[in-house]
Amino acid sequence: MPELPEVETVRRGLEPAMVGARFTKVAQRRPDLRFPFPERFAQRLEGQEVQSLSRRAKYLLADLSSGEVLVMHLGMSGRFLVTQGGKTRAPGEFHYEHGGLGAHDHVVFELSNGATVTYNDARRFGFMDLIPRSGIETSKHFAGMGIEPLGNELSGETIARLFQDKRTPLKAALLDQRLIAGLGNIYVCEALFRTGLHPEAPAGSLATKTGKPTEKAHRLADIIRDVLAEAVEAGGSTLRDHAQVDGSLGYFQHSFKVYDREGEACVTPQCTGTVTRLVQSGRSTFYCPVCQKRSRA
DNA sequence: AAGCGAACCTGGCTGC
DNA sequence: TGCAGCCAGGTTCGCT
Repeated sequence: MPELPEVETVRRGLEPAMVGARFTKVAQRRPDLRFPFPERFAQRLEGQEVQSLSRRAKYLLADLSSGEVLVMHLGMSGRFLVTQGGKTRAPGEFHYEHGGLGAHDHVVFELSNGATVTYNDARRFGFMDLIPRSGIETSKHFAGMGIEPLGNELSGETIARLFQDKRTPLKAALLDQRLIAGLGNIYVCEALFRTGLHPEAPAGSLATKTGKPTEKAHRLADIIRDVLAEAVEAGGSTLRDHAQVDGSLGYFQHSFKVYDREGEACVTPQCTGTVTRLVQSGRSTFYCPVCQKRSRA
């Protein structure tokens, strides 16, 4: 599920259930996800109050009264579900074969306000970690992380500086979390389409020889912000599962102009192009070869 | 050094 | 109906 808008949607859903509440019981149901859980994971959480829940790029960070931060990443298939009391969960969500817990419900947090937060992750590319608040910035997850695309740093100037002299394709540069952190396959495709930029154009083509941003660099910065903000507003995109913590669906997928639309007519008025799929560093790119010309950078 | 493919793991869909 | 093959929203590793 999760690029930045989906993670932000999850954060907003978890916030009322978790912030101000204490973990009364934590069930860790397997030793690892993508990585092993930290030592004594459940014990270090139990009794702690969640003081705030924030997001950095695609990471969720729960600040604990112990001074540690619970760091969570959803990988490809991670999702959270919030339930109150012993109520039945949303129909169609997760699979419940044994005692109300699904095969991929890996962590169950019970909170002092009566909420239960369940982490489910079929592919187990997600992970959780516990890090002292003071060491967050230098931790392995956040050291070297790129700028926050919804923050103030994203601008044509910043893009020009980050991409200058890079011959790697624009698509790859935008997916590189060390440059801009939070974009994923969907929103990169959508932003490149809206800007009219070819995904294989060299990233460095957004900067002039003197390192100044091109017109398209400015537009790309604005459009990245717009696309992400619109997607957050829509509750994210739901492709093969639910996006929100109450089981309801995000709906930004209805606003996709190119993603997963191979073979469809380009939505640009008067454009005769067909949405085309190509593979870049092992991942699908969708674009309109008519609207997105290399020469337009 | 950058850039690419493979790997991690499971499930869902397509096509034979 | 069954099964093989391909694909998936992310990240990391290791080989050119």
